[in-house]
Amino acid sequence: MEKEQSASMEDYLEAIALLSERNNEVRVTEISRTLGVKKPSVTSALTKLAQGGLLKHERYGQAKLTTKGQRIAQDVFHRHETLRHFLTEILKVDPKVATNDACKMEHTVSPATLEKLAKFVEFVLNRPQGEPDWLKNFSYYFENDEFPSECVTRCQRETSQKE
Amino acid sequence: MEKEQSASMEDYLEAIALLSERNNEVRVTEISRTLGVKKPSVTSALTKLAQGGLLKHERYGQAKLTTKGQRIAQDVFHRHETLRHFLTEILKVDPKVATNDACKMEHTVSPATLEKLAKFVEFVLNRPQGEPDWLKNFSYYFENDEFPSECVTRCQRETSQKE
DNA sequence: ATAAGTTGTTAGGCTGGTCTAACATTATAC
DNA sequence: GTATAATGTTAGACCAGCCTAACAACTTAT
Repeated sequence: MEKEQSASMEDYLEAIALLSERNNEVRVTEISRTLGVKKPSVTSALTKLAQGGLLKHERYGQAKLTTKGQRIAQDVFHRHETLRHFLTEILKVDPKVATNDACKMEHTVSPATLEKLAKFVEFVLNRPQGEPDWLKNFSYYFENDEFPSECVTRCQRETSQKE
Repeated sequence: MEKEQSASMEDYLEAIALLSERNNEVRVTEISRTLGVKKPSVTSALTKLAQGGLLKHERYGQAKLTTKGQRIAQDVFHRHETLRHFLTEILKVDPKVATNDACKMEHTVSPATLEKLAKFVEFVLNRPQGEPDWLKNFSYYFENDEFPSECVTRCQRETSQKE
């Protein structure tokens, strides 16, 4: 029974949640700056979200998420963070790029995939032995396009096909 | 100097490339079926893509990608496959879900992330020792929310915090 | 070779999300 | 307390991408 939100509306909700967390004052201008859209766009988005029961917005006044709105914003943010975390911690993608990508992918990733992703990060980083060696080897592999030497010498037969 | 394509246009290009590969005949009706849009939408998309120099399309006739169009379609498909591959082979996401997610994420993933992703799959699956054990452990972890017993017994101290 | 069916196009409408220009309201400064 | 600046809203345009309804062109069967 959950009204699906568009990518754009999800962005507004997320931004509002973020701003209200650290400013406690959510102003049109700030949302506008945050999302890189003009103020009239914000006003119309707020109106729409208010109609959907996701926030309260009094003319010339503040915007405040309802419980429902907050829940959705949380959810979006959770997707964002899961993706970002995976990208930075596992793939070692540049933080800025990762944040950027997360911002876009957060709107399209399915719940099933997201869950797997979250568990995967958890699995890799929180296991009893700590961050596994192979993850460090990945960075080497990425740079040099071959497995690090300890790894190669152990299984020379299979890898030495380039000589 | 590369004209950025919208997600929608990328989908058209990808579908056309796919169809022309196995049918050698690309008809409006088929594109329509493939993408789940009505025929007039296809016609207008074709017109637009033709104007952009990405395909040739004669009235009531065939659509054929230009070299440029083919290159873009290839690129989209490559993104799609990289994502799908990662989702199915590493995360063990259900194939249908994976394909679906890939279809949407392919339009938003950055080149940097995509490269990392591709290399990661390659790194994990093509290493000299073959598919690593930890990947099997991940499935177990996902199902049971704890590390498999061989793993736990080795480092009991850290994990037994739930008793 | 013409009628029937299939395929493709045109015309025009709708929606979501953006923008600019102009106006309204609130806040600040003096 | 009024002028000025900052902030927010309204009105209206635009664009992409989809749709339906109606029409046009091709294909096929007889």
